[in-house]
Amino acid sequence: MAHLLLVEDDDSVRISLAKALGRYGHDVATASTGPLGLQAFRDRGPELVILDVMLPGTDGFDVCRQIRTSATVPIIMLTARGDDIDVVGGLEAGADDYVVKPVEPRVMDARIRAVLRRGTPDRSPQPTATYGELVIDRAAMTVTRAGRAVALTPTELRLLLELSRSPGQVLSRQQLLESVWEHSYLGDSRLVDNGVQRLRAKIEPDTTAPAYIQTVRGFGYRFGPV
Amino acid sequence: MAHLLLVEDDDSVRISLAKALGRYGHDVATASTGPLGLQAFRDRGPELVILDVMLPGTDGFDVCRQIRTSATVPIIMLTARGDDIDVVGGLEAGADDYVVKPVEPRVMDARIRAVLRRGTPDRSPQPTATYGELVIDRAAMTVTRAGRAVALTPTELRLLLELSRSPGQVLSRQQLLESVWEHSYLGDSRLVDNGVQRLRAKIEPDTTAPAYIQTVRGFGYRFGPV
DNA sequence: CACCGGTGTCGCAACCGTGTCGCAGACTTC
DNA sequence: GAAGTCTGCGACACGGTTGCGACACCGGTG
Repeated sequence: MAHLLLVEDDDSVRISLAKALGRYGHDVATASTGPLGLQAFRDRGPELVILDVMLPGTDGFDVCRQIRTSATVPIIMLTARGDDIDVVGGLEAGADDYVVKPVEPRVMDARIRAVLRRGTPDRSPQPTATYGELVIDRAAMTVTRAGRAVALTPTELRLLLELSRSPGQVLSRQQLLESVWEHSYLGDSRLVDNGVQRLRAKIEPDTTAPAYIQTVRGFGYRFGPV
Repeated sequence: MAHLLLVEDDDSVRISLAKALGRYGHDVATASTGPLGLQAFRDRGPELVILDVMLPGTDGFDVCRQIRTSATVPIIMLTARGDDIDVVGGLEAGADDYVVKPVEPRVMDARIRAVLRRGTPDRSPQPTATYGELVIDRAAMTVTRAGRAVALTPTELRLLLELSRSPGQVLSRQQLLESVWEHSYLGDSRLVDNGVQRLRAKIEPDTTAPAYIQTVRGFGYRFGPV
C-alpha cells in the first residue's frame, strides 16, 4: 500500500508496530537511530516517515529537519505519553502529524492514510508512484528498486517518467522521441531503442524478461506490469 | 451476464459465492491470492472485480491500487464483519463499493448490477472495446479472448483494429490493403486472405464457423457478431 | 590539458513476422 | 452436374525489427 519508514529506538515498539502496519498492507522499513534513519530514508525513498521524538543522539526533530532539507515527504511524529509534547517545535521542524504512544495499529493506520490522503496540494499529482518493487519519486527525481536507489542519467529518467506517466499504455517511438528527446523527426530511430535498452539495464532484474518495460513489436513500448 | 473476477483466500467462501453468482448468470473467474488475482485480471480482463480486503501477503487494497494503475474496471471490496472497515482508505484506493461478509448472493448480485449500471461516468474514455468474449484494448494494444491474452503480431493487430473500427460493415480487400498494409495496388491479394486466416487462427474458437470475422464472398470481410 | 560520464551512431546477430506459392475445398453459375 | 472462380490453409524462405555491444563525440571538471 505505502512504503513507510519507521524510526524508533525501542525494539519492542519498533518490531510490533512494523508488523502490525504490515498487516494493514504497508511496506515498512525500520531504523533504530537517527543516523540510520536518514540513511534508510535516502536508500529507500519512502512515501512516509514515522519518527520517534526521543531518539538517542540526534532526536526526532533533528532527523525531521534533515529530511526536510531535501524532501517534502509526509512525516508523522511519535511521542511517548507524558512527554512534553512540543507540538510547535515539531511543526516548525516540518512534521505533518503527531501520535501519542502507545498507539493502536488501527489508529496509526488511519493517521497514515489521512496524511497520505491530505497529500501536499502543491505537488504534481502523484509525487511518488510504486510499481512492483520499483518506486519513482517525481518530487525528488529518484528511483529505487527493491529498496536500493537506482542511479539514472537525465535521459533515462525522463524516459522512465514519460513511460510511467501512462502505465499499461503503448507509446510509439515517435511519441517518445518527441516527449523525451524533443525531436520531431523520426530518422532511423534506434535512438529510442537504445534509450530503452540502457534504462532496462538499470531497472530490470532480468533484461531477457522485462518486468517493467515491455516492447510491443511494431508499435512501441509499454510500461507496466506484465 | 457479466465477466467477474473474485479474489478471495477462503476456499469455502470463494467457491460458494462463485457458484451462487454463476446461478445469477455471471461468468465468474476466481483467484485465491493477491498476485494470482492480478494475474487473472490481466489475463481475463473482467468487467468487474470483487476483492477480499484481508488477503495473505498483498491485501485487497494493494491489489485494488495495482489494478487502478492500468484499468478503470469497477471494484467491489469484501470485508469480514467486525473488521475495521476503512471505507475512506478503500475508496481512496479506488474501490467502487463495499460489501460485508457473510453476504447473500442476492445482495451481491444486486450490488454488482448497481455498480455496473452506474457505469464509469468520470473515468477516462474507455479505450477498450468488448465484442462477445473478445476484449480489445487499444491503449495497451492487447487482445484477450475468454480471459486469455491473445498474442497478435503487428499486422494481425492492425487488421483486427481496422476491422473492429467499423463492426458490421464489410471492408473490401482493397480497403484493407490500403489501411492495414498501406499498399495502394491490389496485386494478387491473397495477402489479405492470408492475414485474415492468421488472425482467425488466433481469435476464433472455431475457424470453420467464424464468430468474429465473416467473409462476404466476392466483397471482403466483416467484423461483428454473427 | 587530460579525464570522464552521458549520449548519439553504427554494425552485427538472432529471431520472428510476413509475403509468396501451391493445393484443396467450397461456392457459384450455367 | 461440371467448369470456373473464390477462399481456406499449410509450408517455406526472405527480410525487417529489435536487442545489444562497441565506439566516437562532446561538454563539463579538476
